Amino acid sequence: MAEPERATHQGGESLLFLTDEQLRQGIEAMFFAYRGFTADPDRILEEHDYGRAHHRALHFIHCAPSTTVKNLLAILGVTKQSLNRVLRRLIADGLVESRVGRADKRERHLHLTEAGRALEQQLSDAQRARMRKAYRDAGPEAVAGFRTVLEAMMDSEQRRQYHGMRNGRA
Amino acid sequence: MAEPERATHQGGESLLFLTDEQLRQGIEAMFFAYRGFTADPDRILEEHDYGRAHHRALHFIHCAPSTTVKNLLAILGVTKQSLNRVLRRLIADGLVESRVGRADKRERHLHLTEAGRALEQQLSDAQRARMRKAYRDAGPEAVAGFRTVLEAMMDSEQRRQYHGMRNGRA
DNA sequence: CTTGGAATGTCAACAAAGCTGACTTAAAGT
DNA sequence: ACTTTAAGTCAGCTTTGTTGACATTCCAAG
Repeated sequence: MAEPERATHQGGESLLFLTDEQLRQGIEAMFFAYRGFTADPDRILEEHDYGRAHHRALHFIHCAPSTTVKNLLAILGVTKQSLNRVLRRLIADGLVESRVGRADKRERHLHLTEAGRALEQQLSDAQRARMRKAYRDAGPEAVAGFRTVLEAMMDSEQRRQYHGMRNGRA
Repeated sequence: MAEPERATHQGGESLLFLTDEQLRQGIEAMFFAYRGFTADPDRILEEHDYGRAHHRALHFIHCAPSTTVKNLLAILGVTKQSLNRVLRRLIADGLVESRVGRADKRERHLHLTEAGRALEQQLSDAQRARMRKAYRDAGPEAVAGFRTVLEAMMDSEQRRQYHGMRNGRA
């Protein structure tokens, strides 16, 4: 039912024939899937008058507690001024706490408050629910392939951040 | 090397154990991959002082030539005021042509000009190059899985558009 | 110790691209 | 004749990106 590409010798990974049309399908699939991927959290965010930028900040502060602003900037790939606006609002609303660094007082270490953790949970529950459903519908082998292709699609710096996130210190 | 999830009985597709952490990894992979996915065209667009909105318009006009404005609105999921701003500029710059419908003169049918086709090619070449590399690195089975999961991640309306795009008339 | 530069973060102003609402024009449908 | 539909326009707002200017802090060279 899928039949998304053809190999000259099936399984041969270097002799893979990929027509422009097949690649275009992949591009559109990515476009539509990403829309689905963000749809559920977007609905929740709208109720609170937040945007995707706030979601991303909450997500990564949750995953790397006590991270600095500089660090977050590197992960999100935006300017610090842009991030600051989002952060200021989250702090004003009592979702994020900014603590002056002990070792280096220039740094601000970011933490979620109880309310912040609650919203982050709510958002990521919604997103995980869709992810879980997609994974279940697709099956384990498909998931493995999905992850492999996604990783190959990142560029090396992003891949570094992606792995750094999961293992070592932020 | 991947080991992205675990099944209680391997291969069993309804009894799939998915921890929050595993799903979070999927979410982040999607985030970083989408960034990679748009990075190359973004660079080209910047030179021409266009944004992603212009890219999307060019892409879908290319794929569904002679599509109407209404149709494009449905695909892109934005308001006509927003699309119109983008379209007006593309027409003024001579990349897109708007022809009054023959059967229904209220409709405007959109076509790429020679220059429009050229830029669309340039953009999609860049995006396809990354896609092709990711597909090659990952191998055919991974690609099949990738496509399966992406499709499962769309919601039904998007999936309908996605398939409608490829087969029937727009 | 002082001082000058680098690092970190904040504030102000601006641009792109989304949104809503109100309106016009032209063509179709009934 | 009246209503509906397709497209376009104008005005104004929001989110989220940008650059420029600035304050604070740290550190290392003199």
